[in-house]
Amino acid sequence: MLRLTKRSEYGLMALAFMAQSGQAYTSVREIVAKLRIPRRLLAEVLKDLSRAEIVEAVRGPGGGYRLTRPADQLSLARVVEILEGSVSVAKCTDGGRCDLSPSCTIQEGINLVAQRVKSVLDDFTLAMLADCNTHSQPTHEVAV
Amino acid sequence: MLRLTKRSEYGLMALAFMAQSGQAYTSVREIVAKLRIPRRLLAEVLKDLSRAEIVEAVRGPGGGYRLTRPADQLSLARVVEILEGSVSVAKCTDGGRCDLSPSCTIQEGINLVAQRVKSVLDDFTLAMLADCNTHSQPTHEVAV
DNA sequence: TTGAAAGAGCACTAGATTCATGCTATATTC
DNA sequence: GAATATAGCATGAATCTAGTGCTCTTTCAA
Repeated sequence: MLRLTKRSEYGLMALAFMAQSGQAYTSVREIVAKLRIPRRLLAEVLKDLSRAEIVEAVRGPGGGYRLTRPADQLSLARVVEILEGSVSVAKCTDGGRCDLSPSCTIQEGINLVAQRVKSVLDDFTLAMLADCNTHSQPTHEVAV
Repeated sequence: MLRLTKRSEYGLMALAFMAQSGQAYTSVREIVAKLRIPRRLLAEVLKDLSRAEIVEAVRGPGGGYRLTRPADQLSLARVVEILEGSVSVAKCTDGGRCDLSPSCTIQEGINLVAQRVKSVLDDFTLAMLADCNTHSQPTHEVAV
């Protein structure tokens, strides 16, 4: 499967939303209203991103989150790393030896695969993720 | 995480083993003895690979499994597809719409990522996986 | 024809992970 | 001090994954 968790999905959706919105600060409430995702879970995710300084938070009325860096300087790999611990195709590619180490005949190969997968995510920026979508189904009203 | 399941790991290990062994048929018993992985689970996996005609099975004494094609003509993508259903980074990249479809702002982008990840696995053959390892820690005795 | 080797099929248990949610506390603005 | 918003904490439900036991069928060989 090689599947991303909801945490990553929601996180990326929210980040892309912020990148597109152009607002100074975007609140959880707004994001939830637009994207239709579970509120508490998103809050959890944004808190983690905030700790990792991917976004910064401001409390109080008019507050919310905003990106600390331009969207083209944030890779998906970084986000996934924060929200899921790491990008690893197998246990052993994560630094942690798997239990099979001695008898594992494919470690080297799997590590290579892992590297390549990782570099796909390293090369993919939030800006790309956000733009990609803007083209086909714009979030804002289209200027006519 | 983007992690492979044990099914895939075991399957790939077994396939690599067969590719390297040079034997006509390799039995589950042999593989289990060498690779130290759960017997029943491996049997399950090989059965699935057999159904998908990645390997062919022969019963009875001296029987076992063998690859139906040269190792350089089998991609990891194919194996993972068989053992895990598909290679998909998110539900929606799998043909199946995710529940968020209408409000999802990153579908296009995620699909692109998924394609790239997929192509990493498409381009990686069993032969590469097996060879990679042979170089560093040979399974057979090394000729001195 | 009988016994041993080897895959085929089937169902279930336990554990880990993921998803989701409620409630309270703290900070900030007006 | 009232309203808005994030921060923090714990827990329950559901899903997925890993692992295992037992019986049946096929095939070869003695």
